[in-house]
Amino acid sequence: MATYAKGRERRAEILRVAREVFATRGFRSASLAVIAERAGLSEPGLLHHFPSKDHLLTAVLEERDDSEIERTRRQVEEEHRSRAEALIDLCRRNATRPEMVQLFTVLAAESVDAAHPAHEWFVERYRMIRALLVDGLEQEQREGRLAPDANLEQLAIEIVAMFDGLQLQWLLDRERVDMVAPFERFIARALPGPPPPRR
Amino acid sequence: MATYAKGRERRAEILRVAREVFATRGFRSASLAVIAERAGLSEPGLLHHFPSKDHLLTAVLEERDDSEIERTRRQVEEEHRSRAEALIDLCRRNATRPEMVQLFTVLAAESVDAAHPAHEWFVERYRMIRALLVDGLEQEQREGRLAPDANLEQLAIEIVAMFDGLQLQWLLDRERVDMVAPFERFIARALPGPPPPRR
DNA sequence: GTCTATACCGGGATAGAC
DNA sequence: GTCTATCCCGGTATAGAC
Repeated sequence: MATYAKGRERRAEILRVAREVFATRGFRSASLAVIAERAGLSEPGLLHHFPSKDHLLTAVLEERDDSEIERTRRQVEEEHRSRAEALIDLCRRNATRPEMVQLFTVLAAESVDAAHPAHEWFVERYRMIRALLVDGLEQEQREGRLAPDANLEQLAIEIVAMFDGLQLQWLLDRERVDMVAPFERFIARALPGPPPPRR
Repeated sequence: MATYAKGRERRAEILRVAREVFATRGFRSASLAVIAERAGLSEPGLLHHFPSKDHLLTAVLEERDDSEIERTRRQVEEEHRSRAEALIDLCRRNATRPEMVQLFTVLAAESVDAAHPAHEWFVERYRMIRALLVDGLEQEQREGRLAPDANLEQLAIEIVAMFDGLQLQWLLDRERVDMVAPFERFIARALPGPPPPRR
């Protein structure tokens, strides 16, 4: 029992460190030696918990905050916040977690290579996010806040693009680039606010 | 003379291959062995032309198409095309050169790490591009096509973000994601067209 | 200008003791 | 569950011959 609890803590600690290291170095040039050392155990010790580097990557990706997506969904469906506000809120939250933003920015770009172990994962993740957005936008359309002939698929692509693109510039130059204000402006232009014009 | 010409061709060929390999693997996990082999010479042969991997990266970055930026500038200043059209043209051209897009997308994200050999280069490159855009937008403002109180710095950040973000999604999923049409729509909303409303 | 040979490091992963 | 020891690969870079 005590051993099991200890194992779980270890695992969690390894994942925490792996996130850090993958975020700074990307997956391929990250090393198990560094992760093991920072997690306070040996390399074979690490590989006892995650049998290979690929397994470790998978665990990091799987574990990681699709709780954020869930949170956003909840804000809209249960707390009745507008979709625009929920998106801006997500952006604002990301501005407080540069490490997580970096993890996904770096891994997503690295995974553009079809041979990357997370390639399929990212392709699917983006499809999923765009599909979620399209669903939300359809709802906006039904409620009269978007033109009936708006190209929702294209709009979803744009929203995701703005989100990612701002994150990259922000990561590279946090002193000069704010991502929240530009994203707010973009959303204000792309998604009309909560009062439905009705007619 | 013949030797010199041969040397230049070699160099060019090495750079061409290095671009390819850096684009797929990023800088850090790219290997000189692969580059040398594809360029048809040995590893020390390669290092005769570029004394280290870092030198090779520098050469790839320096050589690379800021001729594109120059081209865009020329379109606006000499061929009198609108800034909106010139940006869209650049996007359209990139859609025909996925490898070059991938090179910059992958390296830019990898260089977010302050310890990356190209970190400063990318930070400066983005500052330069935003400054160029702000200059152009000021001109648009003076010509009455942008509101006098528009936040040009923010708008420049947004344009760059959309550009990069679309490229990432497009690289990951070219079959489903078109980057030109969304960029056109975005620019149409962000930058009013050539006819200056005058009043 | 290009090669072979080599030095040397660091990578991921496994065997097997404790 | 964690370790030491070890394997074997591949990395960058250099020395020195041709």
